[in-house]
Order: sequence, then C-alpha cells, then structure tokens
Amino acid sequence: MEKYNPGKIEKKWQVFWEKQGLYRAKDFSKKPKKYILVEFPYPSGEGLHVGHCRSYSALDVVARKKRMEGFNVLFPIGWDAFGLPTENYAIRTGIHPQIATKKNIANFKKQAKRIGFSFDWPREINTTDPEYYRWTQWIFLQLFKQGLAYQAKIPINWCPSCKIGLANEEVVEGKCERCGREVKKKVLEQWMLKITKYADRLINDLKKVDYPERVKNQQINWIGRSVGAEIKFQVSGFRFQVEVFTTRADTLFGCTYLVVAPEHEIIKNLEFRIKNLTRVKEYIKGAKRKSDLQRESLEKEKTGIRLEGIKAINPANGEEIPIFVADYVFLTYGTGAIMAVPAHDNRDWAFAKKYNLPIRQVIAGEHKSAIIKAYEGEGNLINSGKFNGMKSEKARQEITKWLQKRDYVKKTTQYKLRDWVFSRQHYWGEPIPLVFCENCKKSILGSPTSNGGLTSVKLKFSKGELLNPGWIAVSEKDLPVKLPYVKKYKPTKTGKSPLVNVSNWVNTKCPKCGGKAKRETDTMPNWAGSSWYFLRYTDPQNNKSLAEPKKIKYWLPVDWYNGGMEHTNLHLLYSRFWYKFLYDIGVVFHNEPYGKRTSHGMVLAEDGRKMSKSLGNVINPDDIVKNYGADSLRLYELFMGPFEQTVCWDSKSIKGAYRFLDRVWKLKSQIQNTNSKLERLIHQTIKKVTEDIEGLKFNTAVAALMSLLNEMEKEKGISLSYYLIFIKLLSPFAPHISEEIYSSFAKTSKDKQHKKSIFLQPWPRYNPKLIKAEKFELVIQVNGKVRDKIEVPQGISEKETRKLTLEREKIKKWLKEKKIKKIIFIKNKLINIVV
RNA sequence: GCUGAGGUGGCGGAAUCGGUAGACGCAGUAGGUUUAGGACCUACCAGGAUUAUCCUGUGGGAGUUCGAAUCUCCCCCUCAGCACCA
Repeated sequence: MEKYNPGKIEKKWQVFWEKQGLYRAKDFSKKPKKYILVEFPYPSGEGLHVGHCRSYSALDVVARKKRMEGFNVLFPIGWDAFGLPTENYAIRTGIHPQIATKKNIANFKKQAKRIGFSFDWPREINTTDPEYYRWTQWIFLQLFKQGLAYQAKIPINWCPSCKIGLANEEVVEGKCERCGREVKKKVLEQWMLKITKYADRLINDLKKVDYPERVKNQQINWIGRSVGAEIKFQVSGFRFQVEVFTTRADTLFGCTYLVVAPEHEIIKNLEFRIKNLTRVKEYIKGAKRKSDLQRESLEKEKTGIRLEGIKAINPANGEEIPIFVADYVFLTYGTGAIMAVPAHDNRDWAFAKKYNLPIRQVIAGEHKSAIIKAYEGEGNLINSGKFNGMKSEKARQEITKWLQKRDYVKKTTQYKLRDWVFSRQHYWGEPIPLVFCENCKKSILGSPTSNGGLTSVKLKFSKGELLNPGWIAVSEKDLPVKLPYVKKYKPTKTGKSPLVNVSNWVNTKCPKCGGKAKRETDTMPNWAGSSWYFLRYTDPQNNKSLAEPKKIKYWLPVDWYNGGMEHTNLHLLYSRFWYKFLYDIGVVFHNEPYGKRTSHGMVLAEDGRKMSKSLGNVINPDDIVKNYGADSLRLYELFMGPFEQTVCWDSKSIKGAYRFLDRVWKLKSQIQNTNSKLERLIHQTIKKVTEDIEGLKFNTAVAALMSLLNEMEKEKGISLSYYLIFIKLLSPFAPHISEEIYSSFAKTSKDKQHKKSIFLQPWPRYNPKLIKAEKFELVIQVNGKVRDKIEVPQGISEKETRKLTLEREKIKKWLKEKKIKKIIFIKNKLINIVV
C-alpha cells in the first residue's frame, strides 16, 4: 500500500473541488440558506497568519458540515485592503500601494487555497476595487444627505517631527510609531458620523441577537449609557449657564461648588469677568501639557484654580457657589462640567479638603466614615429642604422632576460613545465624495431659512448640504470618485492629505451650480469598507446597486459571524450602525446584520508573545503545509485548545495530528467483512462530533475521533461501512485525506454514490437507541468513596442492586462492624452506602 | 477601582442540570523493529506510602450535601476590556 503523502493528494483535490464548483452558493435555492461569515483579512505583506488559519479552519468545518446536512451555504471571502500598513509599506519600499495590494492579495489567496478552505471564490471582493468602493461612497452620501455627516474641529494626533497626522493605531504609548517623538494634538476640521444618534438602538437591539455575553457587555460598556440629569446652573448676574451632568441628583443640596474642564467655553465667554485670568490661563496651559503625558498623572493629587469674580447659583437652594477649573474634569465626557458634592463623592472630597471648601452632608449614612472620606452610598436625605427623609432613589426622581418643572433639566441620558471621526489625512483610502463650492455656500448662508418658511434653498439642497454650508454631494451617477494614481503618496507637512497636491483632480465643477469647486481631499478610515462588505457578497458584480434587494432579502441576516475580540468595539459597532441606517432608508430589511457572533482566541508564538517579524517567532503556514500537509495543520489548530481561548503554538504537538491522519490512512488495509462490536461507539461519536461542531468545541470533537480510531485499531478488522462513517465525520476537519480515501472506494464499488465527492454525501446520523448500552459499569461507593465497580444490565432495580452490592467481598470488608445508615441509589449510575 | 472570563499532571487540555478527576494529544521512561538516525509498534506515565492495597490531590480557607473540580460565602492570583465617566 502506498504511504500517506499529503503533498501528493492535496493539490489534486483543491483543483477538483474548484472545477466542480462544489462550494458555490446558489441564490434563491430551495434548500434552507446558511450564511457563514468570517472577518475578511487585511492582506499585509506578512502573509497569512496561522491565526487566520485557525479561525477559518473552524468555520470551514461548520460550512462543510452544513452543506452535508443539506443547507445552501454562503461562505465567502474577500480583502480589506485600504489602510495604513500598506501605505507605510509603500512609503518604505517605494512600491505603489496599488501594486503592493495586488501582490499581497495574490500571495494571501495562494496561501489560503493551499489550506483547502471551501470559500466561494467567484464571490471574492476587494475594498480597494473602484467597483466596490463606489458603493462605500454611495452609503456615505446617503448618510450625508440624511444629515448624519457633519464637519467639526477635532484634535488629531500630530507628530511634530514627522509633521504628519497620525491615526490612533500609529500612536504607541503617546509616541509616534515611526520616530518615537511625543505626539501632540492639532485641531483640524474633520468629517464626523452621528453614530450617537443610534446609541440606544445599538444597546437595546443586543437583546435580539446571539452574541457571547462578554461581547455584549463590552459593547454596552463602550456605548456607556448612564441615566441621570443634565442640570443647568445659572451664572450669577449673567445670562450664561453652566450645564452639569450627574447621576446623583439626590445630592444636589450638598453641591457647594462647580468644576469645569480646562477647555470649557465659560472661560473664554466670561474672560472679561475673571479677575485672576493670568493665573487661570497659566493653569490651563499646564494642564494641557499634562494631558499629553497621558495617564501618568492618574494617581496624582488633584489640582485646580478658582475663577475669581464669577459664581454659580445652585438651583436647589439659590445659594451662590464658586466655580473652579480642574483637570480632573474632562471636556470629552458629559458636559465638561460637574457639580461637586464633597460629602458624597471622594474626588470632590479630596479637592474640597485641599482648597478648604465647605462639605455639607445631605445623605444620612455612616457618619464615622464621612470624617475621613465621602459617603458614596445611598440613604435618607437630610439638609435638603422639602426632600428631607426621602430615600436616595426616590429623591433622584423627585428632584429631577422638580427641576424639570422649573426648566433646569435639559436631558436625562448621557453616553460615553462619541461620534465617529470619519476623515483620514492619508492617501490609501476611499475619497470622500464631496466638493466644496463657495458659490453654493453663499446662497445657503444668504438665504432666510431661519424664518421657517420653505425657501428655494431648502428645496435645492439636502439636509447634509444645509448642515455643512458649501459642501456639496457628488452626483451619484458620477460615482465612484476614483482615487487618483499619484507618485507622491506620503502625508504632507501641513497635516492635510497628499491629495491636495493633485490639482487636476482637486479642481472640479460643482454638481449643483456648475461653478468652480474643490474636491474633499480627506479619505475614509479603514473601517468604512468593512462596515458593509457582507452585503456585497450576496451580489458582488452588481453595477446598479450595492446588491439586489431580492438577494439581500434571501441571504441576510448573516447566520453566523466569527471574528476577533479586537473588533468588538469598533468594527462590530460601526457595521451594526451602518446596517441600521440602511434599514432606515429601506436598503436592507432587518435591523441587525448578524444573528450569531462568535469569537476566536489568538494564536501566540511558542514563547507566549505575539508573533512578529522583529521577534523572529513567526510560524508560516506554508512551512507547515509543506512538512505535514494542510490537513494536519487544520486538525492541529482546532485541537490545540478551546476555540475561544488564546493558545500558544507548539511545533512539537503538530506531529500528533499527522500521526493520527497517518493511522487513519493505514486503517484502510484493515477493512474486512466483519460484525464489529463498535456500533454503540460509532453512534456516540456521531452525536458527539455533530454537537461539538455546533457548540464550537472542535478540540473535543477531534479528541472523540481520535478515541474512535484507537478503538477501531484494537479490533482485529473493521467493516467498510463503519470506516466510511468515520471518514465522513473526519471530512470537514481533514477534507483532502477524506476525499482521497473516499474516492479510492469508487474503483471497487458498483455504487454510483462513491464516484461523487464525499462532500456531496449526507452527514451521518445517529440512532439514539443504539447509544445506550445494555450493560453498564455500576459504581459502588461507601461514604462517597469509590470502592468497587460491577457490570450490570441497564435499568437494574434498586432492590437487585443492593443485593448484588452487599454480596461483594470488597464491600463486605468495608461494612464490617459498621451499621448501615442509609443507601443512596442513582439509577443507571451508582449506589452509595453510608455507614 | 469597575466589568467579563479563568486558576485541574512536566505541558496543551477533558470532565461543570453535584455522582468513577486527569479523556485526547505533546513531552518523558522502558522494550521491540531498524546498518544508524528518523519513523513506526508495545507497555508505563498526578503525588506519596507499609505498593495484590491504601492515603492525599482540581489556587487558599470555610460551608451546604450521602457525595463538590462543579453549588454558596470570604480571600489570593492570571488574562481581556474600560478607567479621575461625574
């Protein structure tokens, strides 16, 4: 017999499967559909990572099994190819990003095909293909037209030595990734998407989907909804107000001062009234410098400075209270100002102690503790006028209502989630399809829209255009706005995108008035193309719309989406947001894109660190395929440990997978016409493997197959039918060897079935009746400790068991001179004698 | 600090509607086979002892129970995410 030689058989079957179109999904098939999705990879120069192989192998197992179970499976793949790594690579090597991307994709594709994933390759997509990003731009335009895109001045990360704007990913511990210089903030005009408008739906709809608890929690935490009250504090003697957000309206009577963030607008607005302005400005300057040092100041003592000359009025009791500036309050959360209640908040307590401010207790709590720190718990109100004696929880509602009546409360919900910064000042991204027209700006700003009447301007311009005067949407028929091919794609020294230098591209005509206009030169972030790609797979060639509605209706929502935990906060949230928006404008027909989400653990290097070129600990899947074959790689990666857990690569352990497959191969020569005793084990294994795949327990599924092989080897001969069941169970994990073995029976068999692929065979089914044994090993315990075991028939009665048990010599020994107190009998399991 | 997950042999891990702890694999030991290496095959492989048997053992401590890796309480540690969030 020939030896098992994966190198010889794997390529052959990969070609065969592709020729047969075995993995093509069929639109509108009558079979039930199953959309199985893996996060598409970023085709970097590093090549396919063994981590990709692991998660793709896992979902490939699921896809193959589902097909054998009779589902019409869509299991697609594509490339998320815009973004910084490629741009940086291009800058370093001088190879244009377009060329580098093409090369990297070709390499990834070659590697992926070698592993034998059952992707529907003809549906392959690429986010940098103009025919693809045409629709990314189209979605952006819809967001713009609905008024969900707006410009705002936002500080970006700026490296003063490289003179370029950096993405958050390029900032490592507050320093520039390339030169190591400390990163500064630079305020630039940026496009923003109003994801905050969807915050509530993004939280509430999590109830409708099957995501792991930790993923849901992370999303909820990231959105950070908190319920409280935004309370207005009047500035004494002015028409000006300071708004604060609090979750503890019940402590309002205890508020003895306000604190605002250093960037708060009140300072600029009331500058002329601040008597100690010079010192205040000094403090603010110092605070800004400190914020660049990031978290180092975390544990430091709180500092701040009083705004002399202005005071606020506590709406609860009319008291005049001082206002401070302090850097422990952040502009980016809530309103950028807080009401300080030193008696019931430890931060305020520390601050009040330092600056000798009054501390007024308004919640009756443990008085003792209030001497050394604040009492942050709940209790009955004191020193709170008509609310005295009320419980905290009730008082929160009552005080809020009371303030609302007097128009002191603006809103009651606050989110941590910020709007999505959608501009990048980089070359390698989708151009934002807008132009700037001075002429149109004038006609918008010059028109009397404020009187509420329907002016001609309102009819002519979209919401987005009115919201951002001068910015005009590119006509949809002119999409895509192609990214121009340029020689200089290095970021500019002004912080603007390198596209500003492409004057024949920048200068264009305004689609509204036909006058001179300039194109937006910012590009979209990497997250844009990946926020809707799963829709394109349903209809990748469509040039009329992003996908035909009928196909969206047939395939969506995604039934099972697997990806990494690192994408929980951004990618998952962004794509859910876009999907909800597309639902609102009638492009898609469900409000959640993914029915079920699972996540894989990372694959680390053997030393427990991340694999990286610089550490020299990268495992290249090509080498593994070369030495052991794709089947061994797949099997080993799934066997390594629980799928959702981080695992370390172990180059010795892969041998185990190879040995196993080699023994499977050899077992072929043991086939005989025999009545095997293994019937029960076979059926148990079918059940175990079937259920484990569904539950992501690939490691135990493989273990069960190994156990079954061990048992089959112990038998003198194994029947063909059992062997084939075993091969079918193995086939999703190790498709090549399974197909090879299966096809080898085609020559000897008259059965036409054997001439077809194993993947066209039905998935084995088990008979529940055959799983149960007639006999089982009954455990005999004395005082809960195992003392003996006996083989008895299923369903044996308690009476009979007792009799059998008490006859046993071993047991008699343990019962000698002791009184039996109690006997516990668990049917078909054990008997426990208590003495 | 908060939220979530977890702590089991030399290693990766199995077993959690309470019921035989260590499945399966790696490494290791002994033997066989082989010109040698590798590969392969067989057996052993938690610790301890007075070794045909018994005792101890699932991060530590307490509890519930006939019986706890599994349930409850307290503590310690690891990982992931968030963090002066008002």
